[in-house]
Amino acid sequence: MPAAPVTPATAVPPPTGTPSTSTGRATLPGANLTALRDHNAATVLTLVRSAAAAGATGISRVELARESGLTAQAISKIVLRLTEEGLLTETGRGVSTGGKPRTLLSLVPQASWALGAQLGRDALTVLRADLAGRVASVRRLPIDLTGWGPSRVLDLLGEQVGLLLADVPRERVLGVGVASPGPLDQLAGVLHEVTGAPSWNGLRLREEVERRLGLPTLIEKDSTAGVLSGLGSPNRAFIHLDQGLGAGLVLGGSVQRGARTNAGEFGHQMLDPDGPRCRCGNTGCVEALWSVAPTPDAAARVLGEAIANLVRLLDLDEITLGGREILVAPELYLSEVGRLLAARLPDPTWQAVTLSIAPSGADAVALGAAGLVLGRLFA
Amino acid sequence: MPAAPVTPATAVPPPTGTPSTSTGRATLPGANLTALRDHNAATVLTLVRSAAAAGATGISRVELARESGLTAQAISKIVLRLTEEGLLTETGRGVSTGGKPRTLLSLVPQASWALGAQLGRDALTVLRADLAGRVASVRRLPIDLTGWGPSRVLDLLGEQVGLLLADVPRERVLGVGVASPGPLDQLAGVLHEVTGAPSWNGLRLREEVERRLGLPTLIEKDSTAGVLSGLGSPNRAFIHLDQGLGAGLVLGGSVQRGARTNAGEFGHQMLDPDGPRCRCGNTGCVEALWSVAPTPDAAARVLGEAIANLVRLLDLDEITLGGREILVAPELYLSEVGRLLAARLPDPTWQAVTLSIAPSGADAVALGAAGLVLGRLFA
DNA sequence: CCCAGTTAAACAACAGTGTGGATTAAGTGG
DNA sequence: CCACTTAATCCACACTGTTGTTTAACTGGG
Repeated sequence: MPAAPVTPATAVPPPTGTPSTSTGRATLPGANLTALRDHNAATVLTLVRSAAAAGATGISRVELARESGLTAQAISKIVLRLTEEGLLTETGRGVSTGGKPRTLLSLVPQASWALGAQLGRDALTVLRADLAGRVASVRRLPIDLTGWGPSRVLDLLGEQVGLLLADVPRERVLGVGVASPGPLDQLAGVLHEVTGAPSWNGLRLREEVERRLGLPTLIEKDSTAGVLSGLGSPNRAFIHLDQGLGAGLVLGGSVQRGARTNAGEFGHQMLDPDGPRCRCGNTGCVEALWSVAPTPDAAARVLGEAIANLVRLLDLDEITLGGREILVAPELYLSEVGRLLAARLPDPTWQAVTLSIAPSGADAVALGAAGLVLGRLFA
Repeated sequence: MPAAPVTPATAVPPPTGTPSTSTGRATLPGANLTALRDHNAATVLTLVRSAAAAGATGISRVELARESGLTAQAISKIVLRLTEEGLLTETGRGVSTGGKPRTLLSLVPQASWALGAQLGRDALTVLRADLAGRVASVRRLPIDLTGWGPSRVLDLLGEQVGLLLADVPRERVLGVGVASPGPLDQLAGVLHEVTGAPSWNGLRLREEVERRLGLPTLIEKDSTAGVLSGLGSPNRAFIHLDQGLGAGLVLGGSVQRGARTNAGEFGHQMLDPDGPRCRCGNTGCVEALWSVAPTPDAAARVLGEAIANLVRLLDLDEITLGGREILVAPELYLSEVGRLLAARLPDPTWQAVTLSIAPSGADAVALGAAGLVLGRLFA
């Protein structure tokens, strides 16, 4: 059984594949002591953040040791370092179980800030988030992404960032994440053909923003950014309902971007061979079915069917709905999609799915872009 | 916009999720010096293996240093260690570029062995693979998985393993991987309801095999095992055509198993609202459409359509077809699926996909199960 | 009130990792 | 033959988490 031909005749890169980190920069696989230290510091910070997200007032060194697998002594040293850096602080004491009570530790949310921006088709959203992933300040302006072109929009972005950072020391800003519609090369930081916006075509967005703002910059697809707008299950998806339908995927605890950082084309799965023609050229795509649905209920059912496919394929346990279109009728989508999921995934023990609307609402994508930057600390 | 209800009313575990390693055992996130050393050793071994897979006669320390990001000195030490352990050996010299020529290193394939087994519905396949992932010896016997029940089948497995290990020192055997159909809890090593085989229901397969063979044991879904049968792109899928349709997924360089280690239900994506009823209870599943297709061509086209959905959703660049049904008409499937992929994914620069039949043929799943075990070394 | 018992956290000495600078090995080319 | 170049190792070192011990802080019985 010989290994056989290639579909569209194009060579694939050699299999020496260097995996990419969640920050989007290609990283070498070897690790030295510095990498070890940073990894463990990030592990500790992540555990502290998770505890806070779960509603605790803090987490003790003992729990950190148990959950990280490190020794108490190592945790002591790491916590000391992080405290001196201003990232952690003692916020209370646990109850004694017969001995010295545990000291509870928490993040200092204002120790650093991350900026997030969404370049939407008709709005620019820019926000500043703290270490806990909460929005400290948001600014939203109407724009015409396809009409205005990069220079004008990025001028505006720079201006808004300036306002958001007015009272923040520069050294406390981790960087800026920029979410954009359409396909892009996340690793290189270059936009591909943003649908209907030729002036953005091939723009080296990452470099350009980095140059203008003087801040470390990362770019991301809007749907992918959305999935980073909050913590959640290691196997979850963010369904982004905007002009098109996209999905941001976290699988096995990592953001998935695919071979050409273009994963998440959720809207272009074929769902009906007799369906309408889609703008992508094929027929019966979810996106096409959804956009021509006669009623909102019907649209929600199409979406539910597609989400059920996704959940079964990837064994997800958490789905978040977000994007402009969801905000029009959130309850309707919740109930209709929920009904369909329950019907298609009948077994509650293996197939339970938490379904919700993104709590950050219209800020979800921009907040996720900021979350991408925060990931540098919590990786 | 409140976070809203749950679909089937069931609680999800707290978000302190400990990610699982590719070996299937839950691992704590913290890393100590031993973990660092093992990680770098695995990194080196992986680079050596990749070089061999790419056709080179070996790889030099200089290249290892460059590709791992470690210093030449660190590579020297690591290579020395691995050589003393018998895993690496010097196999030649590179060409001089004006100075001392590089020494080329290679794996010693016979340094260790991994066993792989596939519990098929009508056949038991057991094989021994070397470190390079090549099959050294295979045994295949007809069985009746659903009729015979665990005890008789596992007796047979033990017997075959004994034969395969006749000339192999026990300490050179890394372990055994067992691939099984149907849903299972890969982390706990327990089978769920294998379709139509009640006697296997809830069996603690991993423990049982480990007890019988006295070898470290890992279990895996058959489709997922298939994707580990060879090296390949960090974003690839193995499509398993057996009684049902499954997919093994490697995304972002890691095997993906999903929240309940049940990912890959590729056969149950709804592709046609007017399609036939599926044994899963829903209608229009790929699997149902495929199995009632009037001609082999039509079956291949259904499959192609489903694969096109998969590729777009996850941005894959490599698809391998395997399983019993593919071996019936491999060329037909290759050409028909290839045609459909080319039609649905027209842009060769972003959407190129390598499509092939699993070179290991009928051994693919068992070889992948062995590959799961090898993963312990190459993590 | 005291004090043994218990648990948390830090202190001190240590083993082992990769790093940096210098040295040796093994080629090329004039 | 020798200067030059590149590969690989030797040696001293900084820094990581670990182990064993000590101190801090609280509980509870007499």
